[in-house]
Amino acid sequence: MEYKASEVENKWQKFWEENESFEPKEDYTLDKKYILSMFPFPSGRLHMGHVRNYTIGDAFARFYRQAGKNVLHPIGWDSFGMPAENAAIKNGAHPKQWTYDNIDYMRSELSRLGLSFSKKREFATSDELYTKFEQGFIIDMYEKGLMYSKTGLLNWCENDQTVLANEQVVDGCCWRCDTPVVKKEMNQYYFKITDYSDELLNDLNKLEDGWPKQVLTMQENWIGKSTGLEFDLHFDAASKTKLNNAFEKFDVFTTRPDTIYGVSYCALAPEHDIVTYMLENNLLPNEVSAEIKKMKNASSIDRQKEKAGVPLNISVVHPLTGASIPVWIANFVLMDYGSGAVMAVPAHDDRDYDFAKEYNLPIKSVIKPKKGELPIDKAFTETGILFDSGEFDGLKSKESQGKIMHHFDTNGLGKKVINFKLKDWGVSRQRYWGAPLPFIHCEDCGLVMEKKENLPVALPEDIEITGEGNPLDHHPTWKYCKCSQCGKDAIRETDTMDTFVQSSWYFLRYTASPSIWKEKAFDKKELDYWMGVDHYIGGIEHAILHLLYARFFTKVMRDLGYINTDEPFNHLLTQGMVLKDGTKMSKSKGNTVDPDALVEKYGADTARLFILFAAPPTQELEWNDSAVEGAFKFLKRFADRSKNAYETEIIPSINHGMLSKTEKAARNKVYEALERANEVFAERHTFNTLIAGVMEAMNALNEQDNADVWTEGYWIISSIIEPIVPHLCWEVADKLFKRKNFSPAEVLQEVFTVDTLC
RNA sequence: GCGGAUGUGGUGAAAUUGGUAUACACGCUAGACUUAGGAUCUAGUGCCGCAAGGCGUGGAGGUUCAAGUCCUCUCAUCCGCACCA
Repeated sequence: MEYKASEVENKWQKFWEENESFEPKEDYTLDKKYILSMFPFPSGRLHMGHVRNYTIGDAFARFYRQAGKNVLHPIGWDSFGMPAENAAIKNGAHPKQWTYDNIDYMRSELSRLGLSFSKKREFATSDELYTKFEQGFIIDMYEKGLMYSKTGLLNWCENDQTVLANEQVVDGCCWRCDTPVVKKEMNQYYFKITDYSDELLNDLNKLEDGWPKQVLTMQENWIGKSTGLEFDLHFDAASKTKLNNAFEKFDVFTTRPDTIYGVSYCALAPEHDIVTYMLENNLLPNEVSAEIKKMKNASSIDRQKEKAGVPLNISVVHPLTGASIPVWIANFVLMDYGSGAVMAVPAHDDRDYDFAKEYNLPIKSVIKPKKGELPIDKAFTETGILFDSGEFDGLKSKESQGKIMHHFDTNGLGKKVINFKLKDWGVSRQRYWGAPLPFIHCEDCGLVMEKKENLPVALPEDIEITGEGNPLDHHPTWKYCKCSQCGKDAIRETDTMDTFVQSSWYFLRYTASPSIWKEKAFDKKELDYWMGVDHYIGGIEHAILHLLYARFFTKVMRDLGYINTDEPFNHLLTQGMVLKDGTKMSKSKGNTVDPDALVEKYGADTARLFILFAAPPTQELEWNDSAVEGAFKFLKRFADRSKNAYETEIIPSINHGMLSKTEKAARNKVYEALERANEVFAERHTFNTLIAGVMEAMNALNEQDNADVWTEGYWIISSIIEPIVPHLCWEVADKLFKRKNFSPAEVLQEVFTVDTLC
């Protein structure tokens, strides 16, 4: 058989399309598999990262289909977002037009790769039907107290003209455009993700078997739970007077209560209420005020460069010793963690030590190592034995912590508390191409929800996009509406939602059979059947953002009564990047390989084969043009040697004992490949070794000329690499076996017995 | 600084539980066929050495009959977090 890739691929793509071969069955008694690759943003064209992502997912989907499972393998478009607006600003294209044109083009690209998606379940998150249900959830969440608005200092990107969530600030810069993020005070809507801090952390345990450890660790660190002592520090009389008796005290948090006798100063964040009060009431010398203002205005990167602070010339009383402790302002104290104030123990904390050295503050050691001496020129930050610590002398750090916290508690001085680094998720964006928040501002009723029957609150299409300000706010009529409660004139909220909201529930929407799409977002029975996603495949860059938000949303949906699932993704496979010349492929570096050109030249099967053969999926993949060529040659050979097999609709039965040595060796390799394929799909996911096994089998078959052995070999091989090389395998298997071989073959142990006679 | 990962031929990589290190492929060398070959096929290809032989999984130790795999230390690279009190 001569190998004409485009002919074979067109033929079978047409066949699959006409036969709707990849639609899941709506029979919920069958064994299911839900295979999902992260859906793409419709940027215009596919890149190699997409090809890798969808090839991996497709391999799983096709494997499980052969294994008789009912497979849900959907695709859609994460289609809201700023690039659409940026294109509008740059080229004058309407964001909607730009987006849906891109989707049409990229859909055809995906189809040419032979990916076995359910076509009927495809949607874009910018579809009004999707927005409608999403806005419904927002209303539910608001009513359940899981959403609120507040004014605060927010991360603002000047370039994108919008706020960013904490997770979207990378190294002090915007995650999308790398512009340094500045702080801006504005009103913002938040999801109360912190209500789920503990559950999001604890449920990571449930994912231990299915998720990469690295991702679990990253999420754990991001949630950042720490347990410690919170207590008040009271001002002395003179300080209270100085503060016009406006403040009595402030509270601090420490995870090292065992070091409390070593406190020699304490420090407030420059943004702390007491500092603000002192500034506003001119209680500080001019040069000190100036210094504080400078600290507050410094970028987060500058602020980290070196420790700086100023004394406030006020003091608090040590809660245990009664000693007087000076209060400073320090640039390293974070306002948004704990209470924005810390007790400083320079002898046992690196930061406090550096600061004390800088400003000549006293350093008092109270913990000594179990063995050896205290270091002379740095802080001793490990645990040890307490000394100069009153009644707690001689105790080990660990046991003293409990006792000290208990002492604070019973004497009403403070209490044990748990702090999280995780912050609430700010979701308002001051942009056009996003899902509008379904909120209305009424002069009489305040903030009210749009009525559910009026959803969706859709975007206006006659819009002017200039890059200046929020286009919805500038629209002549859109924001004027009636209050949903009292009917009076009111104003719509013009902020749209973070696009991560849409990707937080799209995998739930896919479970809905298209027949119910218009009535509801999804159906509980269908969710129960399909969720969780058995294999979720995507880039490691989503380790925190998307994967944390999606977990949060799943728990919220559960608590709103929509579903019974705790965790959305049973198994997560994080694919490695596609590199060329040692660096990530990118347009700016000019080292991209265009998937279309690759498919044009060699066909989709070659592209798929190479991409799975070159490296295990979790590792980086270095592009190599001649190795692509090699993959193509293998397929040509595979097509050509199929002439050695004969047509049959049952697997040949072979008397193994009667075979020659090379014939036995060939069968041995074939069945080894079969065993390995089963293992690879079930556990190891190292498709490169599966392919190597198939190549070995081909090489071994080539060493002999028994037609039965060849036929058996093709029966098995064309079935096990069908998930990877689908078009050619369907062609070969159709010609030879009427595709009767597309179901798992039995592993015959006899072929593995070592033949001692020859 | 903290956390995680990775180090194997010229290259991408394999070795699943400690059991023949380098499977499979790329590249390279030689040959066959050919008007020609960037097609196809055959043979070879870890390093040193004419050979016998020796040496080889970042480095140094250790456990073991046996170590790429386990333990200790160390070096390098990559990734994530980064003043979280």
